[in-house]
Amino acid sequence: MQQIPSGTVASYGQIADLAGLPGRARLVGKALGRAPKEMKLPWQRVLRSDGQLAFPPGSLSAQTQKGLLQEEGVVVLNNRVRLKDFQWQPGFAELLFELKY
DNA sequence: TCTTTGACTAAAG
DNA sequence: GCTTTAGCCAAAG
Repeated sequence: MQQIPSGTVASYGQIADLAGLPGRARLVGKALGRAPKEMKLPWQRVLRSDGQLAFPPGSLSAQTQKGLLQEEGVVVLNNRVRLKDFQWQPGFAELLFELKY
C-alpha cells in the first residue's frame, strides 16, 4: 500500500495482487479493519474496483475517507472517485522517478 | 460441521 | 451509468 502515491488510488484487488494473494480482495479489507492505527497506512487510497468508497455513503468512515482523499487532491463525488482520473497503476512510481531524473 | 457475513469483483443485461 | 448474479474466501457464530 505504501507504493500508492498521494493523489492516486488503488483497489482492494490490486493490493491483494501486490501481496501475492490474487482473488482475496475481501481479506485486504478485513486486514485493514484489524490494522492498528499506529501503522499509519494510507488506507484512504484503497477503494472498490469501481471507484466507490467501501463504506456506506454518509457514514462517519466514509466522510473521514473523503476528507483525507480531498486533502490529497482526489475528487470524491457521490461516494465515488473517477478511476479514469486517479487510479494508480503498477509502474507509476517508477515512471515518476524517471521523469524526475 | 454447517451457515452467515463482509472495507470485494467481474460479467451480463 | 445503473442493478443483478454468481463467485470469492477467511472469520465468526
